[in-house]
Formats: sequence, structure tokens, C-alpha cells
Amino acid sequence: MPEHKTMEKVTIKDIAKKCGVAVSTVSRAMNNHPDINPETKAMIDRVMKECNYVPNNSARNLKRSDAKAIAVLVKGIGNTFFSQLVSGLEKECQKRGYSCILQNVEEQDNELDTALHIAKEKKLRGLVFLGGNFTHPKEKLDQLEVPFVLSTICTAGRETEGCAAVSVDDFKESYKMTDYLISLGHKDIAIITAPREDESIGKLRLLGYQKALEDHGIPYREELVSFMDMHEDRYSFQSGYRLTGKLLENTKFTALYATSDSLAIGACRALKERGISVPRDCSVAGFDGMDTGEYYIPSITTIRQPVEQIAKATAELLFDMIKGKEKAKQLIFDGELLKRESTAQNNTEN
Amino acid sequence: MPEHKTMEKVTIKDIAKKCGVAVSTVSRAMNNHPDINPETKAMIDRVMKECNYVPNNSARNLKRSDAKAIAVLVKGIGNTFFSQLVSGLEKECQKRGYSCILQNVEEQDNELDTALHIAKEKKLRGLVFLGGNFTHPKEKLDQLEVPFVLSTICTAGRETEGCAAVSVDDFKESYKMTDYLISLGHKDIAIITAPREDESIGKLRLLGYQKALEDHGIPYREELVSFMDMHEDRYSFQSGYRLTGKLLENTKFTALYATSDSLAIGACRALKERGISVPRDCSVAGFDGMDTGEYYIPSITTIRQPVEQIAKATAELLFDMIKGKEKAKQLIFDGELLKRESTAQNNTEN
DNA sequence: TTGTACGCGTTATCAG
DNA sequence: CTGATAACGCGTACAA
Repeated sequence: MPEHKTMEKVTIKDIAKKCGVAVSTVSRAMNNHPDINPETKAMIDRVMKECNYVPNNSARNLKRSDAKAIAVLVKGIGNTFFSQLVSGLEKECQKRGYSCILQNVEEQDNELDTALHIAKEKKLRGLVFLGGNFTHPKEKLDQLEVPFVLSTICTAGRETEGCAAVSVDDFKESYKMTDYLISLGHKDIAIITAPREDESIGKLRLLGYQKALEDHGIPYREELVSFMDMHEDRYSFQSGYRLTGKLLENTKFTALYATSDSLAIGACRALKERGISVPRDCSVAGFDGMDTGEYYIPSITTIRQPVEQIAKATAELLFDMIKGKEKAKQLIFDGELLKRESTAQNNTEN
Repeated sequence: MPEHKTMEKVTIKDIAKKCGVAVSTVSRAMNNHPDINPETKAMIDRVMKECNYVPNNSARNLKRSDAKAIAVLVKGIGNTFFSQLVSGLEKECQKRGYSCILQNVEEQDNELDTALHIAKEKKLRGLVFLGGNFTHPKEKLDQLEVPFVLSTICTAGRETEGCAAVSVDDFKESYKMTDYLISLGHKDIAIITAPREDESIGKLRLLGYQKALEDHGIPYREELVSFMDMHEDRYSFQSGYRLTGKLLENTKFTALYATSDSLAIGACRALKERGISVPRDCSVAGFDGMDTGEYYIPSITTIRQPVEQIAKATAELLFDMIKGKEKAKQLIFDGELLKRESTAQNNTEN
């Protein structure tokens, strides 16, 4: 009667024993080493399959000097924008025969600590950071001994100075959008933006908005600015919805610039429920260029970030740095102003 | 002059040496073992910080028998629906002092192989699978020696029989939605569904649709059925948009049942661009209960899957199985029919 | 081409 | 409370 116990843990030794060879031979077989008799290899492979042998990765990582792998640390998976970037990065890695490990970082966690751990554990050759404020002391950054690049993370700031980074110029793009709204005849332009404390892209987008107003001689008015809640889901439909509601109670405006597409969509819904038609009574603009905005009704005017280009450039820069062919540098891409249905000429009498 | 070289790799031994203690003492210090002099511990902790010591996880995993961690394997990160589930699961893990590892699985990869590897590597106590068809031979499933539960994966099928699973009854919920559309007076109800080859939730939803028609004496017509492309991004806005366009060329209908909210949104856009008003000229319904559908204009009638409940129940079941308090079993939750703006009474003359 | 033996960085089990 | 020391599973010189 054939016993069918769950064979506790089958290791390389067990395989070796069963095959009547040494462990090193088995090791060579599974790592496709050149110095091995094809027949021996075939036989070992067969036995490994039969025994359902799964090599222990911890032991491998411990020994291996080097792993031909990078990791992408994402703060805020679920952000559609990042998902696209991740796919792009994975594709680029595949092309180069690298494996790409995706690591989620909780909002409250420190991405650098996570990075330090995973880099050691997996013997990574490089890292990509997506999202987060990334305010880390330089000395701690230095502990990361492999190259890394920030993607879509504020580069205009203090700590990240000298870090490799690729993104759009959030200040400039935000200026562009505000300028466009002004060119449509809008003067009372409300904005939904990151929490006051934000020191990242959120701040830059707000600054771009302010500068555009200033350049057109339009006074900046605090009551038109709505800051997201620190503790709420940022850049969410719900925030957009809620904050628009609050704005409508306190002030009047003919255009609303939401600093992300999801915020813009939430805003549209809030406006609609109050009988305010977009874009007839109020224009709405977003930021990012997410798919959702394209299919929304009305489709959302936005700044499209060139995700594919950013992903590609990020990967290229990282791999060049890994090869030592390139130093850390900052790459800025142009966003594209997508004029769609949610914005229109201001037709309010003054 | 204080040299500031990047100290290659600082290990537990280096710390021990610097502290003038044995490695085992250092180990105890960092693992908060009870048997250690507080002063010694404090001193060791200080030195570790000074040296920027990061313990090597591979070595730890290699030794550790046990890890108080589970992993969630997601096929198709970026699917908003999964993101919500993941957050829920993470919360439940935290409550119990478990850590929760998120693993992305590429569409073309085999989730079971990934599971086998990671379970061994990290000495996991349990697993959750999200997404995918999950057609694996039972013998291979048995190799997974820790408990696991499928969440939101078809349980009505052959291979997954006997697996722990929690989800809605896709057949029943789909029936419910179709029934609702019929009750609104619709007879020509088109459907957008998974590829013909699909053997998972997609198939069940189609079957529910067919049964509802049958029960109401409405003949099932192939020309009203649009199958997603096997190679296209499934359940995407784009698919919904494209397939609706094709349907409109070939046939007439007064209601369109898209088997996911994103498909429904794509469909709405396609209809709008052809001057067909939703819901006046055509009703549209989705499935899942995603946020986007709620904020869409018109908001999307849908079946809401009780994500929080599912997440909670999944975690509970898994942990009970880990404790040996529970055997694998299947939990079915009720979906909720959310009647929103995208559906209306059929007002077409016959 | 194959086998032997050592060590990777930790934790756990003993003695002390 | 602390210190040796044996594993953990695998890769790899080196010898055969």
C-alpha cells in the first residue's frame, strides 16, 4: 500500500541521495551549469519533479553574491497611476533578463528601512521608489549601497538632492493647467490640493497654481484653496467629493482644479448633485492622465504624465547606473495638456 | 580625520566584537529575548544603531522554524477590487500580530509555484489567493503544507473542490442582476462577459444570466453575447468600450449587462459617443461595486460585493485553520443589488 | 565530469 | 544572565 504522507521537507540532500549523486551535482543541475553530463542532469531533473522539490530561496540568497534582480517599492499600491508604472518597469526588467520584485510599503512605514532590508535579503542590484514623500537624511540614504532611482517623486526638494529621479516637473505642469483655465476666461479658480504639511508633489502643484495666477494679475485667495485631510485617503474620489462640497458652501468659482483625476471625478459628482453642470456652469480639471478620466462623462481635462516614457527612462537610468555607465541624475519629462470635455470657456457674466 | 567609508557588510559578528559580547547575546538583544540584562541590551542596541546594522533576513528565515506571517498572492494588482481586499486583510493581520506579505503574480505566471516558493522561503503559516483561475491539480495543491484560502475565486469548480474559499455566489448574483433588468421591462439584454475559455467567475456570471432569461421565457441569443478577448486586458474600461461598439454594430438591445463595473463604464462611454443616452435609451449594469461606479455619471447600477466582510471572513477562516480550530470550508456572502442611475424602465415601444 | 567540505548570517540548545 | 557551538539549505572552490 503506497503511503502518501506529506513528505516533510525535501532538500537538496534528499534529491542527491535518491539520485545517488552528490549535492553539488544536483546544485549544478538546477542552476544549469555547463560542467554536467546531460544524462545526469536529465535524470536529476526528473527526480526533482517527482519529489516536488522546491529549492529554499533563503539559503540561496544567503550564498549568492549577486541576484540579477531589482525591487520596486511602492507606497500606495492601488494607486492606478503606479500600477501602470509598475507594469512598464516589469517589462523593461524582463527585456534585460532581470527579475523584478514588487514591494508594497504601508503608508505609515518607512520605505527606506524596507529598502535596506530587502536589498540585503535579496542581494538586489538596484531599487526603484514609487510614491511617498521621501524625506530621508542623506547619511541613511548612503547605507543603501546599490543604485536607486525615484520615480514620480518630488525632486525639487532638499533631501532628495543628488538622488537619481525621473518625473514630470509638477510645478511647471500645474502652471500650465492653471494658465489654460485662465485662458478660458476663468478668474475664480478653486483648487483641491495636498494637506498643508505636504512637502512633495502636492506642494509643487499648489505653487504652480499660485504662480500662474500671479503672472496673470489674479489675486491668490485662500478661501478658494481646499487642502486634503492628512488622515483621509488622499487623492481619492471621496476626498474630491467631500472637499468640493465644502468649497461650494463657502465660496463661488467658475473653475475647479483638482490636483488628481480621482479628485476631479469626485468633484464632478459633487457638482452634479447640486445641479451644477460641468463644464457649462463650472469647469473641472484633473492631473495625471488616468484611464478613468478618459471614460468619464464628461471626460476629464488633465495633464497626462507620460507613464510609458517615465517607466522606460527609469529603468534605463537604473540599469545604466548598475553598469556604472551613468551617475545619478534627474530626468524631467513633459506632461501633456489634454483638453477634454470637462472644461469650457467661462460664460458667467461678471 | 574620521574615515567615512561605506562599511561593506556589518554582520552580527561585527556587532558582537564591537560590544565585547558573544553573537548569541546580540541575537537575544535584537529579538527581545527575556534572558538578558537590560543594560547589556541597551548598550548593544546603541551600537547596532551606530553601525547601521541591518540583520540579514535570508539567514533568519533559514533558521527560524516559524514566522508569524502570512502572504497574500494577488493575480492582477491594479484591480481596484483587490486593493480593497488587500487593505482589509492587512488590517486583520495587524490585529493578530501577524505580518502580511503582499506578492504580485504576473498574469502568465503560475500562482501555485510562486506560493510554494514563498511559503518555504518565508516559513509562512498561511496564504491567501486573490484572482486567477486557479486550476491546479490536487496533488500539487497538497504540496502546500500550510493552510490557504481562496478569496473571490470561483468555488463552484472541479479542482478547487475542498479548498477553503470565501466569495459571493457569482451565479446567483448574476441571476439577480439579470432578473432585475428583466423586471424593468427589458427583453433584449446584451452581455459582456469573460472569454469563452473562461472557467471561473466569468463563466458563472454568464450562466446566471442565461438561467434568468430562461426562467422568464426569454430566448438566449448568441448575438447579444460579447466575449472579452483572451489576450486583451480583461475587465478594463477599454474592453468595455470596444466590445460595446461591436455589439452596437451587429444588434439591438435596450439593456447592457457588463460583468464588471469597469466594463460598464467603458460601455457607457461608447454609448454616449453614439448619442445613445444612458439610461433613457439603454440601461447599463455592472458588477463588483467599485468606488468608480458610484462617482460615475450616471452612477452605475451594480452588484456590490461585500469586500470588508469577505476580507474579514477570509482572515478569520485562515487563522482558525492555522490554529487547527477549523477545517477548509466554503463561505458564501450575499452581494447587494445597488440600483443606481444607469438603469431605468424600458420605454421602447415593442 | 563528479564528490568533499566549508561557510554564508542567524537562531537555538546547551553548558557555565 | 552569557558564551560556545551546532544546525538551517545551498553554492562553490578544490580535489579526485
